[in-house]
Amino acid sequence: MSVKPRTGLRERQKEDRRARIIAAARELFLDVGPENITIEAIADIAGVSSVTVHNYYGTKSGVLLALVAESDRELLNTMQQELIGQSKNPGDLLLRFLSIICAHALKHLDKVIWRQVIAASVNGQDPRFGKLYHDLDRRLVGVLAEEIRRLQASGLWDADSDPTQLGWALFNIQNARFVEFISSDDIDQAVALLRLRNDVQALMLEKRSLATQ
Amino acid sequence: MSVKPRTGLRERQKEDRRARIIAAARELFLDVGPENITIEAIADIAGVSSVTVHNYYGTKSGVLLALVAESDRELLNTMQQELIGQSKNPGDLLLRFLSIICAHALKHLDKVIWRQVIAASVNGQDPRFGKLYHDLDRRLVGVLAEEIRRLQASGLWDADSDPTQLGWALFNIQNARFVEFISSDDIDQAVALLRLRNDVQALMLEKRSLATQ
DNA sequence: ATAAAAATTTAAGTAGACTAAAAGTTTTTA
DNA sequence: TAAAAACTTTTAGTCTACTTAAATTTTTAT
Repeated sequence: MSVKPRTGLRERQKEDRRARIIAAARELFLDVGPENITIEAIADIAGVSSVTVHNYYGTKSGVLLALVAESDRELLNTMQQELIGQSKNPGDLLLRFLSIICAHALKHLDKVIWRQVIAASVNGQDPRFGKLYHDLDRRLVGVLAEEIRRLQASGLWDADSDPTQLGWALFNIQNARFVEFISSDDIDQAVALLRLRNDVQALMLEKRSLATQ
Repeated sequence: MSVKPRTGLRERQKEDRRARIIAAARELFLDVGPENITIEAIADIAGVSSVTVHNYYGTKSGVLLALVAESDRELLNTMQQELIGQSKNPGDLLLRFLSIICAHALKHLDKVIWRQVIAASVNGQDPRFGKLYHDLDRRLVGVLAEEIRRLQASGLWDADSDPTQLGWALFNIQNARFVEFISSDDIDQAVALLRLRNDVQALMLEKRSLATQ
């Protein structure tokens, strides 16, 4: 009598195929240019049939979605690791935030793919895309809000604004620059940060403590 | 001997076909749902062959681009008509701005199509898309900047920030809410405006004149 | 009026996403 | 170990964007 594993062979094989498919997709998405990627090619490298790719991920966007989802947890971690307790004001905070996001984005996928990701998140053919994106945003805003609370508690920022509300506003400001960064090959991280710094100055997100002093 | 018209018959016919094609596209985009629109169908209604549609507009996105470009001038006009001299502070200004944009957007195309437009503007398969979009943005920011200058001149806002810089920041904040509005069927204009109002409050874009008083 | 020029259309085809169903294989279960 | 269940693959096909080239029509110029 054989030992019955907690997860049957079947489950493990499926997990394996799933992993092989997204690994193959990542390989192609990184190597090959923009749209030379076919489901067929992914299937080949993964050692499965193209029908299987469709069965697993539904659409090409589905594969992309899986790719992005994979790196989400890591981003949250990095964010909490590198962002907490480092900033003197919301402007500062926001610049760090963008810098972390830009670095993280390029570490995993290249701009061409991120464009498709963002496009898909707006386009909403695959409803899961929108949801995934919104969930991630919410958690990121949560991190921002926490930091804002800390700034308020330390008297480094006035306590008038609701932290979550301000978190969303800040996130959106930053996200606009992130999308710019992704949308053009001419905008590197330094340029994106410079622009965000301009935003921060124009909105006076650095020197608001004056009013509280 | 016939009178030679300034624009030959040929030119006029081309203009005609162009117009018929985008009219057909608009009709389909408004009537039929999301992606039931084929180049073939557009061509049929326009009374040309599908190859001609491709020759004229290159891609399906190209047709979309033309559709959007058409309404750009009107938006600028409306903006200048309805925005100038109406606001008491940047927050106020921004809310009017978003309200005009939302109304204008739905007047011409429905959300499903705007999603594709925004997606295409990020995606950058058609480089003209990005350019058109950026140009429009710049002109819209110009309008905002003008108004900010006016507020500053009237002493309704502090003169510390560069108007153009602040214009971009404000535009981005507003645009984030516009994209939300477009991306979800559950978010109507009222909700979008409410969210923007929260942003405005969190960023204290309404009561800044205190510092100057 | 006729040749030349300029477009459009027709025809034929490629490519890739996505689907459906039959056939074949492997794991599971009893 | 044999039947059943669960998958994957093969096969065949649809749909639509997009391309290319030849055939055809229409405008223009002489």
